[in-house]
Amino acid sequence: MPVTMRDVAQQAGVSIKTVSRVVNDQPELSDATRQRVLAVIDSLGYRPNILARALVTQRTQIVGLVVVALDNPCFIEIARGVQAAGRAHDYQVFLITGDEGPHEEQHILKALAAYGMDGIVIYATPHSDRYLAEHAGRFPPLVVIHGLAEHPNISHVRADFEAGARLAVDYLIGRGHRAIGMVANTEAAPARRRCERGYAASLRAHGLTLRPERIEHGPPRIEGGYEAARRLLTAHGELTALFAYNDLMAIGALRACRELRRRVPEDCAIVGFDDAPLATIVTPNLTTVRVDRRELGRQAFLRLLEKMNRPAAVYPPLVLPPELVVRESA
Amino acid sequence: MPVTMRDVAQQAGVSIKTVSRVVNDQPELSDATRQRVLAVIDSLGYRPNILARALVTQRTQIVGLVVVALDNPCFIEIARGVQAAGRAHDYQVFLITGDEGPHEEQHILKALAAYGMDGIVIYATPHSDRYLAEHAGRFPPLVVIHGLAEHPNISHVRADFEAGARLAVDYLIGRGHRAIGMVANTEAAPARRRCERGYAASLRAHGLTLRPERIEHGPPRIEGGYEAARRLLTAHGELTALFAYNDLMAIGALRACRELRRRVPEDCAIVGFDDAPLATIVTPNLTTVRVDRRELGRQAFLRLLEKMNRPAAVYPPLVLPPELVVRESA
DNA sequence: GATCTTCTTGTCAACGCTGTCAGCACTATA
DNA sequence: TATAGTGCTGACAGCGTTGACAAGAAGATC
Repeated sequence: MPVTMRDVAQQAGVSIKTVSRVVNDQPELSDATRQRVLAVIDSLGYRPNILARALVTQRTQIVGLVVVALDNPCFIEIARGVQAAGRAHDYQVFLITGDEGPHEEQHILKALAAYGMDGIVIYATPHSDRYLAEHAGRFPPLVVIHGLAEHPNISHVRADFEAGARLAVDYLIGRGHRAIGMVANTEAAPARRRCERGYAASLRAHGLTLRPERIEHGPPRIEGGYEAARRLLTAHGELTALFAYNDLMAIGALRACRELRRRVPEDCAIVGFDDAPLATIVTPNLTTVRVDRRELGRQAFLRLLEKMNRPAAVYPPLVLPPELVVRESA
Repeated sequence: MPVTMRDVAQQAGVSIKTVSRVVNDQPELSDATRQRVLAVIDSLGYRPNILARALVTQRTQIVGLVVVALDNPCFIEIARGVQAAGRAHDYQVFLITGDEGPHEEQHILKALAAYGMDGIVIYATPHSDRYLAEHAGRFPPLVVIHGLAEHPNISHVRADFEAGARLAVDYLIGRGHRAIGMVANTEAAPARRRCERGYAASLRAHGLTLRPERIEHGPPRIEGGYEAARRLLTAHGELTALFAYNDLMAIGALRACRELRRRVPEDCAIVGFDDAPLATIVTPNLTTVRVDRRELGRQAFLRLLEKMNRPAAVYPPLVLPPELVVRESA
């Protein structure tokens, strides 16, 4: 039994439509009635039923933000960025998580469509990429972060992983390192290729030859980084620096160095990627590549906003430049 | 121009109501028409408009989960628990974050009410506690996690901080420690009091006297823990163990010990609280108190579900027991 | 054959809100 | 005085769905 417009109208002695006008700040209204209605709204504690409004206007002013694997702390800043930008434009942003296997994304997306979301921002996974490439047409406008799927209904926003990797390796080379290994990611991820390309490009640009055996793969977590770094350092004693796919792997590499009694950064410099919160907690603090994640989220929302206003338009991917954060590990 | 029931009805040559019956799995229907309608639904890709349904049934099957400070990694498991339980009961759980000052919660809650959420789970903050104690009546059923606000419309779910603190200190005493300091939280938080009470209770239970000067406060983050531990250890050389308000503060204490050349756990044992993901990343690994956060989330949802079904009922707070996780730091 | 059941389907009015359009009371213009 | 504007307000339909109820067909019972 929440208060409805009818209640307000009755109490104020006006028609429902007049209350609607007051609520929506429409101009064609005398100041007297406006004040009267506002007073009643206030005293009754009326709040418009957004669902009912959405039913007639066909817009919910809600966008969904889908992040299946919320445990990556990097997502949180992105989510913040999206939420803040959304709120600034009178949209409510609802975050949806999941964790139940490969079809999770499909269910979530379908549910969001059924709830009438005006748009969706989704952090890409291999599954979502595959699914959306085919079915994006069934959904409201989409912005995919760090994704690949091509579809006219999808706009892309991503960090420039390739440039970031180049930045990191350029820096190491600039510090005099010549034998630089890479702690790479085994798992299918859009960033994976780009990151390795950047590593290779930097070496090439400085006249160094790419030795494939200096790239070791592992799952993109601490353990994976540890194993890969251990393999690299024991097999290739000449390496004086490591570039890691992400900060977690870099932390694993840090651990491997400690275990092999290689001082960081003296014997082996390490550069990570992401500037995860952890980067400043471990010792030595991690030198890493940062992307402004909040900005990434903000841009994702803005892109979505454009797309929602002009669904037919197709926008080129938005690529955010990364930046090197020099700390102690290199 | 999404597909509506009307489209399906037309295509299948039945009335809208019949389609509705099919969609809602109502029994009074011949198998023949059911199959026919289902086929059309499938071929047209029809999905029911949940907003329209909500408008007439007065239930959205959505619950909101409000976590203003999402950066605490502990929340993520809680969120997972809520989402999973929600989905298992045909509810959609939307997560809402914020970060813009003290009135944020009010706005979020009001917005959720306007969107017609059937219920709300909120992770308490001092602001939300103060606000809800007065205005909970204006909202759909609420479950507050780790909160205090008393109101018939609120159910409480929380971890037993007092028991957890006692567990930690009991353990230290059991290991022979007699001079145990506490790295406590300055900030107003419901857990704060309870945690300190547990610390005191354990000492008392073992015949040790509580020395207030052995409790140092700081903000509940790494820096705060570092500062507080540093003060404690320099002023009270006799301390052989520290109990910290949470894992972040414990990590700060770890750092203080390293700086003061106190070996952990030999010279100074440390116990944290939360079993944050970080606890196994730092060295030495943190001995800490764990609460099953996923279960906490699950219970929060279940409580909400009961409350949504019987809004008049009042339930006692649900208190989850903690458990000690012994690792390296104590 | 008339009546009652049972099964299946449809009609109609809502839910709370907004858009369209009409209507009223004025004032300004010719 | 007639005409056209202008400013404000309300009637009404409809958004996509469900619930209450009615109605038609088919079979069962007397």
